[in-house]
Amino acid sequence: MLRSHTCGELRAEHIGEEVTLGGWVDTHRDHKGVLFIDLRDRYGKTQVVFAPESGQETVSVGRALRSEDVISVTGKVAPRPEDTENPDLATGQIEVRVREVKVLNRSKVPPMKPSAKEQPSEDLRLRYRYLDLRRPEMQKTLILRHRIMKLMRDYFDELGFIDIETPILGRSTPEGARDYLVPSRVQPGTFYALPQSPQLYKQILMIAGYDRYVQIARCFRDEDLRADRQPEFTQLDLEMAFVQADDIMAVIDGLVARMAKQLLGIELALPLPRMTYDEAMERFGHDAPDLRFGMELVDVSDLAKEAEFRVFRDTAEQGGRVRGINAKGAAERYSRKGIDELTNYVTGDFGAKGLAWFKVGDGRRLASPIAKNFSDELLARIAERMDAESGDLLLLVADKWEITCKALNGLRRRLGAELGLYQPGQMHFSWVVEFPMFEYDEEEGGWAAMHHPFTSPRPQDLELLPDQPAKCRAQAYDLVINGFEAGGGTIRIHDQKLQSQVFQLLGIDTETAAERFGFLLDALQFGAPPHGGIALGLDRLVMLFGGLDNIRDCIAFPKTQRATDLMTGAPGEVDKKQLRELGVKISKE
RNA sequence: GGGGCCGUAGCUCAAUUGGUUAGAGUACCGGACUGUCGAUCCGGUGGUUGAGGGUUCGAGCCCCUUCGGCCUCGCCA
Repeated sequence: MLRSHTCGELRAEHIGEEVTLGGWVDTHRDHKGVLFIDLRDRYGKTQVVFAPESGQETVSVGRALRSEDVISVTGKVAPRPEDTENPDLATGQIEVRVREVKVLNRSKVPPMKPSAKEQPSEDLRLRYRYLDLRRPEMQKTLILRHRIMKLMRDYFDELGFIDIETPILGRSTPEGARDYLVPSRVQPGTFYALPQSPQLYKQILMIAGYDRYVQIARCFRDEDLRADRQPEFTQLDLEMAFVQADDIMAVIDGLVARMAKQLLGIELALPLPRMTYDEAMERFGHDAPDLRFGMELVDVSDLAKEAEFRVFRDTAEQGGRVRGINAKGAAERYSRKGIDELTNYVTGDFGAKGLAWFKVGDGRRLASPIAKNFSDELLARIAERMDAESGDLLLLVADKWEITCKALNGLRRRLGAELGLYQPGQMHFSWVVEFPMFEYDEEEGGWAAMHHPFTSPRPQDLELLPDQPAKCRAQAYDLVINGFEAGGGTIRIHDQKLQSQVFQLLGIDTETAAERFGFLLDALQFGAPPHGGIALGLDRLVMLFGGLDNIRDCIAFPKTQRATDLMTGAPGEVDKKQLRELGVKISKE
């Protein structure tokens, strides 16, 4: 070992010992006669002191040290002189009096300093990721990530789960996200697909009798990125046989409770609250509602029918909805200009036709440019329905149901943040259950699986399947944390006939089904037990438990929004020879 | 594919309505200093204002194109 201790562990009890530390030069404070250097590693910082007794040569070496040089120092641990202890430093009681210094490696002048107060721009951080990762915040997050993974592995091991790896090179399956493809050299003209999830493999494992499977699995989806979405991400993936939806949720309840307790010191009441999909959409306009605050959607469609205001009346009469939210006490907060911005937001981002608003005055009087189109009596009933009080701001959207959901969910989230309706460290965990089996795909003109095509309908909805697929509910459950979908799972179809029936409904003909996942259909005929599972987004969990607002900060080497790696330059061009071997030609367009 | 914000010294930022030689802090270089801890004090170097084009007597600022980063809609079983 080139060191005897780390830079975070020396205390008063070590006084008198001769130690050797290795680390990076964090700061240097040169007082001519005496020179201080804070030596840093991932465990902490220790002040090392160069003084005349260190020897002239040693001092001159020390004097030339600069930020991020890598050195080792050997010397005695000494108490700091009275009144020079540093209470902000874990090692602040002591210092190391340098006897010998070795410069192990010089650093160029770094474009960013790990201990700097201001965080550098993100592109710089990504380009020099090795410097960025030296920052304590990043270390804290990666350590949290490690702790979460360790906790998960321990938890599932205790429950008898077996960790089994599944292939990264698989085959492309229809539906779902766009695949990342890998050309085969041995089989020219064919491609592997990187897994969007280990879905099929884990079902096969159930059929194979490994009734409790778990894996921390890398997944790939070639879709556009977001603050909470990377093309390459990690899932805690699990599957169980001989279970029902409640059993899966109970297992995850236990995991989440342990995480909340050990990582946040929060005692969660179990089971976690559940809400149906229909209820979530009606009350919040979204299938992953942020339940840290209220401000629920209120339906006034019936009242709108009585209004002279054409936008409201026509929408309501033509089967649309008029719904709104009450931003309590926010009337003062939003000027006409501020409301214009909110209007642009709902029209621009969600395609709403407009945003109606009322400011609530004394005596529940509703004031708005459109107020004259309503009778006083009707305004009073709207105020009553929306629980309006003086100082409130009522925001309403009249549109197709889907638009009112999207627009009001967007508004609700935005206002929740802007009005500070939740505390920074506040956490809310819940389940959303009973998702629809299918949703209608306008583009393709057919039914699409809402979750995935292996999802089992609820037993009581089986008879709806052929004729009323829209009403058919799935045995599906999503874990929702602070308005994020933290994970989702389903009970699977374990009957080949039912699976074929669902494929048919989805417009996957027998031939395609046989070609793409015939192996699953085959396997289902060799003794498939009832089974189901779930996958949690690990990166998102780290983000949520770490109180971070983007997923890149939870990943050591993330991609930019354009799916590039600024450090390595990936993706990059390859040699013509490589392409030839793969039988791949780049088209000029 | 659409909408929005941003790009000025190594870094973080400023620069009046389009107007003189583009500034500050920090880093870096040099000097002073024996108890600092974001050390301090003095001095200095450092700029194709992302790139290209245009408008103008004059562009960091206005227009167009382009590159890059971020947010977002679509997309994400």
